[in-house]
Amino acid sequence: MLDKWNHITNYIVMNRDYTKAIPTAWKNISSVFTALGDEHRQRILLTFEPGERLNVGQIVEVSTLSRSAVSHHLKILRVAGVLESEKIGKEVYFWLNKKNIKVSLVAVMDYLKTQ
Amino acid sequence: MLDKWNHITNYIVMNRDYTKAIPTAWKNISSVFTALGDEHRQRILLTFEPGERLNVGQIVEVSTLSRSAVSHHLKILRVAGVLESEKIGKEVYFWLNKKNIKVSLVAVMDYLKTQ
DNA sequence: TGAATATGTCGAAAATAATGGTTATATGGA
DNA sequence: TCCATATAACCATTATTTTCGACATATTCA
Repeated sequence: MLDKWNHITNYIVMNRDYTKAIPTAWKNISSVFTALGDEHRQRILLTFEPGERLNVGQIVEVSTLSRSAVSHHLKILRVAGVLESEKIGKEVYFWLNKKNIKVSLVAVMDYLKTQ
Repeated sequence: MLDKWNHITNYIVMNRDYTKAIPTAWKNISSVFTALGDEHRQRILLTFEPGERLNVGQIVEVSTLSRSAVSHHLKILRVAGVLESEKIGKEVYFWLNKKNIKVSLVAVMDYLKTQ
């Protein structure tokens, strides 16, 4: 496994720790890609109109999934940093975490530029 | 399911068919995100040095997975349009499909801009 | 306080994905 | 042609994810 990465050890010395730095960075953003890779979760994301905040009930209403399934996907999206949420009274409102999604996309963009 | 999308019907008239157009576009790119969301596949992608082409044997060598598992993931990456491949002699060489990855990332970027 | 509502969590079943061994196919060379 | 090598395809097993219903928690209101 490591032979292929030997050249990278030099990069460590040269302050380019690809073996650790980049995989760690990727690990942070990989959950974003996992989150975006599921069709149900895409549907949920596309439900949001510009600037809109939706509570769980509203999302369930437009979904074909059960409430607990929606709740499950919302959690994945929230933990991945794709959505943010805030509880107001009895309801929990969700909205797109645009900044964080962008960070992940840009990270891969930048990686592609070095390729 | 459709109530929430009623406002969108207007967009169809207004030439912005979100109910179909965007989900279809997303479907095309969703496989890219699914592909990038798996750690083994990320490892495979990170193995490529700038401009490098690797055959299956080389990728298996640096992987902890079996040959057939690697082959499976390479197929997912190829079908998703993340990798391209070409058979030269007995070997099949793979390389990053930078252009196509970028298309998917830009599509989501553009969607975020409207949000 | 008690009822109603909104949401989250748990546990088990169902669906899906990943894995590795084996087999099949294709290529190149003796 | 025959053999070795590289890779893909197939298949069965295992692991993970998704799903739903039931229960738990939190909040509001009467």
